Amino acid sequence: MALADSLGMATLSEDLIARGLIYQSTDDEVFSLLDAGGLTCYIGFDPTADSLHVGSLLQICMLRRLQQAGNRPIALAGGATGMIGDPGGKTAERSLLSIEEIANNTEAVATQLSRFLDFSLHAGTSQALLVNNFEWLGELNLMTFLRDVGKHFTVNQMVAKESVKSRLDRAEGGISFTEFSYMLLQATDFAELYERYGCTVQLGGSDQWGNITMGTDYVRRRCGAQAYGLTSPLVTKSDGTKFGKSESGNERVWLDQQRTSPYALYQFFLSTEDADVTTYLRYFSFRPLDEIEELEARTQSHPQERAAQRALADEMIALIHGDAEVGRVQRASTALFGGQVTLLDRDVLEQVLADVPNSRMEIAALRAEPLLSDVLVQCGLVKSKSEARRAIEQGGIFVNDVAVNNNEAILSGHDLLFDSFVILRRGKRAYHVIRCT
RNA sequence: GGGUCGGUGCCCGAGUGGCCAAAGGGAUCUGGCUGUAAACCAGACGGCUCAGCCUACGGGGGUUCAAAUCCCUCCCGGCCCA
Repeated sequence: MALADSLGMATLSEDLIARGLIYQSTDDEVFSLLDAGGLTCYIGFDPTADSLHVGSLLQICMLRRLQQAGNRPIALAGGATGMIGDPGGKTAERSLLSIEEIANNTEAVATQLSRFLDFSLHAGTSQALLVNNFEWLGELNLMTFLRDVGKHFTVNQMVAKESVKSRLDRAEGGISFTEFSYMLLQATDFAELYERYGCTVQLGGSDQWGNITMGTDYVRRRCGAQAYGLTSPLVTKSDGTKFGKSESGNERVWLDQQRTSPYALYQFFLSTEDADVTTYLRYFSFRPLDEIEELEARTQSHPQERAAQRALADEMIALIHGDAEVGRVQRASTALFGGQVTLLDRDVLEQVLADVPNSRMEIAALRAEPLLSDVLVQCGLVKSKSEARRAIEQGGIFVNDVAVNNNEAILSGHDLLFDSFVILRRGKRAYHVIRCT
């Protein structure tokens, strides 16, 4: 932006590049256009679930950054493409979701996106838009599609795309015609968005490169306009495992607090490895780069403080769940990891309870002295009694911070803290609080 | 449609009548060391009323004292031919 220039600040593109957010672009002139502001850019999100997960966070942040620099972001909900399934990045054909599920998911995802972008009139020309491609793809007639869209593409170029080639080369699985068609639908989206909103830039993860270039080509052919594609790197972890899975349970980490509690999300970011944390700060944080560099230096000199991890976790909770949640999850985390849980006062425990997995139990049930192993299964800390037995034998189960080493151990009124709580823990950080009433 | 190869625990993958809850690897879990890190070391890793029993090697049926292993049939996938 010209204003930024005159103030000696980094331009949008300089910032994006310095953060490592740019993987490739169809034409570098897009950078100066973005810096000047006023471009309309889009990213598509397929509603495969009723919530986005941290895997989409980078793209969401991209739109936010573009908007902050004076461009207009369009979040495209793939109400139609989600019905087909993107073949990219997958090894096997995916099962189709029902129409109702898609509609449901699309709505949920749309609501979620609205928290990250400014959809209000105050945003002026950069007011964010949310559109659903079902609007134009849903009713698209097959003959029209084959004549008007299909004619612009050769199967030769489609087959050459990495997303398709990898599936063709596989010994098993193959690719259905349905998924094969996906890229044409995505290209259609781009052209539609150009015609409707003058959208000239599509962004996405680097796995979207093939789809995006199909789109820019198609916009040129169908609309005679110059369109650009820009990809960001895929978020990876230094140990080679997939970003976005919780440590325990190997479950996805969601942005919806019903699916992943703010506490769990906070723990997810807080436990980022040193080797990854500075990369993530650059990717996800909206702090200025010099602050991030300070945190990097801090990680180098005093890694045990985990200043970078804390900053990252705080900011992400504020961004995703709001400022009010930050204090809560911080308190819960310090309480549980800060030392002896049994020394906490009652108020703190009450607060912790709200943010940590918990369940209720009749006080009478506790007085009946249930087997600890049964309670562990009930509250989901272990999957089966065998697992409970094993965990106990291995010294991995703690009641109010004290390791239990007897399979036959029972819970009783003596285990209550403040006459109301029993704190169960598996391993180092899987907590479950039982509240007795 | 024909031929052929294959379908084993969360994944990959050995096993080809008993010694098989099934080698090995990965993932995961727990303990240790640490910084709620990584790496590393150790153990665990189908279920249960746990020195035993039950359920499992694509589904169903059969042969046998005994089947993941042999036979029949069905389903699914790869490859080749049409």
